[in-house]
Amino acid sequence: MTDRDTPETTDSAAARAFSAHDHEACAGEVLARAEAVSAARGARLTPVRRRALEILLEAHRAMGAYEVLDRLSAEGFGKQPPVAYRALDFLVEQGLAHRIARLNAFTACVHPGEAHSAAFLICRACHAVAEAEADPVRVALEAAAGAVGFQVERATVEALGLCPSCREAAAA
Amino acid sequence: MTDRDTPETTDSAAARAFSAHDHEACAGEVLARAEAVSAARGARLTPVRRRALEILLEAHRAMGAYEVLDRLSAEGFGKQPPVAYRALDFLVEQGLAHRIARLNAFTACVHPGEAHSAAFLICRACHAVAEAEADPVRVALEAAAGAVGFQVERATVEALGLCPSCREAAAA
DNA sequence: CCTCGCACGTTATAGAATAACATATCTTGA
DNA sequence: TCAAGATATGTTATTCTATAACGTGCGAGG
Ligand SMILES: [Zn+2]
Ligand SMILES: [Zn+2]
Ligand SMILES: [Zn+2]
Ligand SMILES: [Zn+2]
Repeated sequence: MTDRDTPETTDSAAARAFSAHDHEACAGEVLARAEAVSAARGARLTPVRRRALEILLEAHRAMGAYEVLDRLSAEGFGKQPPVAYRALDFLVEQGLAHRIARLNAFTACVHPGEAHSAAFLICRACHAVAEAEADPVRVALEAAAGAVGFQVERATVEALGLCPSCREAAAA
Repeated sequence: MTDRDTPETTDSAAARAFSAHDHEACAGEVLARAEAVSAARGARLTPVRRRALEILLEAHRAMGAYEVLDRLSAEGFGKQPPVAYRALDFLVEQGLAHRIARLNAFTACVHPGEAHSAAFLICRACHAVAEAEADPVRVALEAAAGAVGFQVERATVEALGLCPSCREAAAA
């Protein structure tokens, strides 16, 4: 698998979170990418960190730090909060995971290594979290900010609502 | 003072947070509007709630619930967290204040009563918080969401960066 | 081999938010 | 006017989230 191909992967990433798909393969690909990115960068994806990422990758949703901690400690890693927070902070710094401010929780990045400003779509019914393409959103935000002389460095864009399946279910 | 005039107030609201202005008058106007909106709606802006709003209106920044609580309790109101959280929750429900997810904090709405989707511009240096016009941002976000069948109900849009003054100071 | 840097683990504490219950006040209709 | 219900305020206790501070082990470079 080469490095900078299959842009199709990126384009469909958001949609996949809301539809049935071979998630085992999905998670496997992301993990492989994350490893490649880490290696290329000299960042050490140690056992706890890697396991934390795998846990986040189990589903397209966000997990609280303590939820991750419970999983890690059940597998022989440390039992105290800093264990989880350090692993998660590493993943966020490396762009392998994102923090969802609204939820005080974390979710695996679905296309690590690619520069992207993300917007998160959070289903209030099934709690699925999708990472949508946010470049146009970012542009609009920077325009609004620029109009008052504000320089945007980091943006938090999170939408709460209904995913396609839950929307359909609600309509029924 | 009539109700639906001076659209100029709205337009300059975001900019004001980042520039010198007669803030006493600024806060007074917002408070008056908040009272009018509450009255029109039959919502009870009781003493604690009103005082909480006044405290938030003291500056264009966000305050944590416990910071508000300290101020309230020093003035004879209750000393326990629910006192602050309940007042703040009321203000948020009524659209008189907003919660800033990134900061776990609250800020007064600068144009209560007017329907608006807000984006917040948070200066990482002086901690000023401005409420910018976010309709174009909202449109872009809904487009991105719609592309994958997601229906946006509420959006959190927060930018971290430098306000004009701090940007200038940093460049020096 | 030494040691410096980094990761990992711990204990302890800080910070943010809510559950559950008691009391008071306001509203409303008999 | 007064009883009943709804709303608001206050309390105690607990839960959830996050970080500070410190000690230990290990691997790379001298
Ligand atoms: Zn998947
Ligand atoms: Zn859903
Ligand atoms: Zn002002
Ligand atoms: Zn500033």
